[in-house]
Amino acid sequence: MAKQPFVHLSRRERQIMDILYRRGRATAAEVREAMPESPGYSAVRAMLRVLEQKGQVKHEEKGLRYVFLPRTPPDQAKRSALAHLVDTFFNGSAEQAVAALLDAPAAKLSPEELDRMAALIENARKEER
Amino acid sequence: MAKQPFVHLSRRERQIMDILYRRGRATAAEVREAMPESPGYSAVRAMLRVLEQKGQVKHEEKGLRYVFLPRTPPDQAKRSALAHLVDTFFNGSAEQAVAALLDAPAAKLSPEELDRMAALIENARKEER
DNA sequence: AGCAACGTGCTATTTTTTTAGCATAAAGGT
DNA sequence: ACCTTTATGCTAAAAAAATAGCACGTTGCT
Repeated sequence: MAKQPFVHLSRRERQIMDILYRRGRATAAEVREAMPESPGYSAVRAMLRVLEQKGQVKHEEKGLRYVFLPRTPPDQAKRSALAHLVDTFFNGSAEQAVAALLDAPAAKLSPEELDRMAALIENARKEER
Repeated sequence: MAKQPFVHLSRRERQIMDILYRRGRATAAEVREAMPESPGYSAVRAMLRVLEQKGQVKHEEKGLRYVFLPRTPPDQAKRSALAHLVDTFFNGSAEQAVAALLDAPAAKLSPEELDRMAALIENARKEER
């Protein structure tokens, strides 16, 4: 798998990508609304154009309007973001990351979620052998 | 706790912060080396100066040299980064994030780590009631 | 048909980021 | 003492990012 030369997005570009990953897809107007300190409409469109040109984003034509979406599939993006975060903040340790995840105040984990997590680990343990 | 108005760092600034979080502390020269497509030395110093001015970074004088370190404590930074990532890529679900963490190819989790994780969850489950 | 509302494409301009360069000071070797 | 090395501080310039504005096209009233 050819690793792309790691694009370094600008501040605004990153904001846009985050929004697109969060929502899956969005029109320029929706992106604009979701942006912190929303810039003007054409500013957003200009940036979407650049992102598209950089290969980060693609658009589909829904009727006449454009709907934008990330070009790298969510699954891959997730992994990549997670890996980067674990590397940056948790010294590469997934365990520590899980620990932080568990006692995050905002996590509000339901018992069911905890059960499922336990099952996930059980599973990983089996794979191990 | 007053939530800071969320600073939006530029591309290079974020790279620097990532490095500082990864290493804990570093001199300008060390930061420079660690940066992708390392810029010139004075460029790095200039950015560190700006970051310091923005309150993101502080420095200590080790002998004559400066050692730079993030101003927001690692623990808080971790949580915040994690929360943002979970929100952006996992629809706010810590469970999904854990799942992704577990089957990341690069995770290479040892049985011991898995054990400890299971314990963590056990623990969280107890807290719940 | 004419007009308003809303979308796109593109360009020019402003602002921010990023960079290099020079002046100066301390430390250490010779 | 003097030179070299390695810092820092600051400023100015180059490059990139962010924004606004205009021209134009489609849709859907009225």
